[in-house]
Amino acid sequence: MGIKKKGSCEITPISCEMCGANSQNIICASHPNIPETLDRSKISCRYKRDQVIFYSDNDPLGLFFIQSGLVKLEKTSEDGSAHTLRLMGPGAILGYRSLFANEPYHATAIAVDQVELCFVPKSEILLIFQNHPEVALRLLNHLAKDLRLAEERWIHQMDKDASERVAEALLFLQDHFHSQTWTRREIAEWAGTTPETVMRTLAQFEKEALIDQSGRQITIINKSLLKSKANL
Amino acid sequence: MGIKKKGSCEITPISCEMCGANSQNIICASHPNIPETLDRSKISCRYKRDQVIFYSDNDPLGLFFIQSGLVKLEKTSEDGSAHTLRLMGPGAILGYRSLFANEPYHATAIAVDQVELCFVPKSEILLIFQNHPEVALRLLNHLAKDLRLAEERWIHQMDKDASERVAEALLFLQDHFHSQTWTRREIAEWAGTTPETVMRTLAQFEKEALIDQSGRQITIINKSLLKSKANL
DNA sequence: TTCAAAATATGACCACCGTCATGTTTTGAA
DNA sequence: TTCAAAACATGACGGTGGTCATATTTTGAA
Repeated sequence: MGIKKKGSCEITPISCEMCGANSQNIICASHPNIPETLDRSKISCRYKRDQVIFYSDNDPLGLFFIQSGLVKLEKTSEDGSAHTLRLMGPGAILGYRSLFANEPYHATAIAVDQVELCFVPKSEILLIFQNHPEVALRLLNHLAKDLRLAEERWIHQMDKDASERVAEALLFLQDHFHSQTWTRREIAEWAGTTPETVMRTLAQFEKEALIDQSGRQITIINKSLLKSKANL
Repeated sequence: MGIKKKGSCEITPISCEMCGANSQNIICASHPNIPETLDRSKISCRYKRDQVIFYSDNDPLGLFFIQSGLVKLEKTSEDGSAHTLRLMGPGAILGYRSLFANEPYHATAIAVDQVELCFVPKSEILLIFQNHPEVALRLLNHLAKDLRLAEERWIHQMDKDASERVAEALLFLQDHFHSQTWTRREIAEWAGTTPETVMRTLAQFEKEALIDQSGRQITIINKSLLKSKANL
């Protein structure tokens, strides 16, 4: 509708019906009426790699439903170092923590590759809550799992040494987002270290025949041994 | 009723009405009917310092409502180092993340000092959800804030150096739980470092006239300067 | 009151890894 | 195709802070 998202390119939305199973999210999946409702209020946007979807400190105006592509939620600390808090793919809901906390975004959402998503204004979301109370329970469940994931990664990044974290990052990124090729910097920001340390660790892993590097492409050769390197 | 909590001492519950404003939680505060309902199903327990309220990996059977005392949620990693994820005082709800995620506890809840709480079985909580849908929204709001807090502390512990984290810990523990005196180990587990580093940092802070130490008692002398040490 | 266990305190050591510098390769836009 | 910018790669250096050892003080239960 009238809402202009900075840096994005508004595109003609496809109907929720056509959105397909792989981008089906927990809100739309809650009740067949919901996609119909959203069709009337949503706008669709396309983002290119590295474009910002929303900025830290801004106020949430609604929810984003990722249709295709990957989005990273990035938090930059005072000294300038960036950390990837969460990664979200098709079917994920973006911006819901801030919306339900009634807080400004505390991190910046950035497109990792080409992203297509639709945006639904807050008012419409609240309507859904009124008509479908079970949606709140589903979101509660989802948010509770996100909190566990955050606390687990937190502890891992505190206690594991850099090579263990890089091994863990490789396995995670491979398992969940295998279609993507990641830069050393992106791996570092996920693993909580520096690009230099990632490179040195990758070189070491290659020497030990755990992985194979050809350019930016990393292939895991010995998954079980890499797991043991990660202490998993 | 018949539920026996290991290590706890079941006591005769006081009525929710008498529980008082300082232990009023977001569920009880949602609707006047709720405390009445809980009165019929809750059991009350008392724990002494260092007693475990629930163990990591166990399944949640209900919710704990803290009436008095402090509880820490502690996660121990493979190598044995312990981290305090969250601290909860009177009015806080304990064990709700796991309950709503439908997961086992991923951390252990330990009484920091003498704790009195009441336990309400899951079935009763679900009944409340049915009768009062707005409770789910309140919990959603609370959980969303918890996730921000976790992610913020995560980033701080990654990026700040040890003395900054100790300064931040002192200020936080003072602000939120001033009645408690903390051991060096407890401060370390909150700040994400070791008791030795906490001691060295405290000695340094005392030399700089930021704090005063007499035994286990720490008094903040120069709060604003301590804040700048914490980079806040 | 006694006394062992826990907490506090401090010094010495050194490994990990972040930082900086330098050079090479790759990428992607003009 | 060209070329500058970004990413990759590797070496050298040094500081932070974890670990261990040891001694002292405090705590709390018998």
